[in-house]
Amino acid sequence: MKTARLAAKWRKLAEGRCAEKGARLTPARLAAYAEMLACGRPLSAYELIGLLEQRQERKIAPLTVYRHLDFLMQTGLVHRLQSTQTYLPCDHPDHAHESQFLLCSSCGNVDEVESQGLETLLSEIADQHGFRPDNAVVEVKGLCGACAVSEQG
Amino acid sequence: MKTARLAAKWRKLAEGRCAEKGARLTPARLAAYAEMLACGRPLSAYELIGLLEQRQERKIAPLTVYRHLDFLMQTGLVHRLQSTQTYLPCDHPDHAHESQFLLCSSCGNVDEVESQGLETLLSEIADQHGFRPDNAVVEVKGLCGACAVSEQG
DNA sequence: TGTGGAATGTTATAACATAACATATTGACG
DNA sequence: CGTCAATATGTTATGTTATAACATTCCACA
Repeated sequence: MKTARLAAKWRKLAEGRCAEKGARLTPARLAAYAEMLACGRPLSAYELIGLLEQRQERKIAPLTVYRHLDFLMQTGLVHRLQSTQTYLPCDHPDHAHESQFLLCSSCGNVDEVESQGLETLLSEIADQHGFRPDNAVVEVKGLCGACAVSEQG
Repeated sequence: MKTARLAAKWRKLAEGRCAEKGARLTPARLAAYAEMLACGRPLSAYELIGLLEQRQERKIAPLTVYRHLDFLMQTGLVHRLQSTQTYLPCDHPDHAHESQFLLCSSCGNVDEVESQGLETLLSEIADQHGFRPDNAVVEVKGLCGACAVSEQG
């Protein structure tokens, strides 16, 4: 199977995270992950299917890719952006964490940030409402630095 | 057209918000809004279509309802929950605001909260990354008070 | 009362996601 | 090594969410 090249560093990290959980990082899963890393921007599931089909020169059923995505999300290697229904490799796959995202509506770039302060505050807010939080979706839309500059001048 | 009953208070608020913007709160739009208020929980667009069809005893095209939803969101009367792809009447339609949501994964109830502190913190985080925020999606999943109690005992 | 912009209707289709069931691969263990 | 059970993948079909393109109707205002 032809796969996108995957820097050894990322591969190691991915293998590590899977090993921790006794999860099997199969060639097909790795291929999907590699394709996402190679792409460098969030992909819709169907865009990913297209890329994989091109790479591997064969048809791939949507379900196949959705299963790979589910796996990669469970192992923490990939995030789903809820507001755009796209998928993005995690930027810090070396540790488990909650993430927040800054989505540039001009260039499409996404910045993954981790703010402990934000998580704490979210917990406090939940607590004030008698709510027991499990996980939080935080996706801020706006303009990244570069785009803000070029728009405004 | 048969429509769900809409408490005068809500109707006034809705009309007020539309008047502000020179937006026309037509019967069809009002009917969609009333149905959502009557329902009391987030609805998918297609659930809303079903309810409206039942109420009005005729077919309604998806596009029609999506247009109503777009309108209601633009006027601030309705929010979209990104993580569940559902729509919910705003709980504080008397003023423009950003909202955060607490979604109970057990009973499906959603609490809309406004935290100025959170918005400030999000701005600060964005700023640290040279990002100019426009709006933020904040959706916390977990258990509401009632469900947390009944699960745990 | 005519006219232009906003709203709605109609038909079709695109985009996102999962169900149900068959087959193949893997890895543990005798 | 063989076989069994569990996991992963393949195949086909379908369900769900959302929009495109274009025609028609409604309504405020001149």
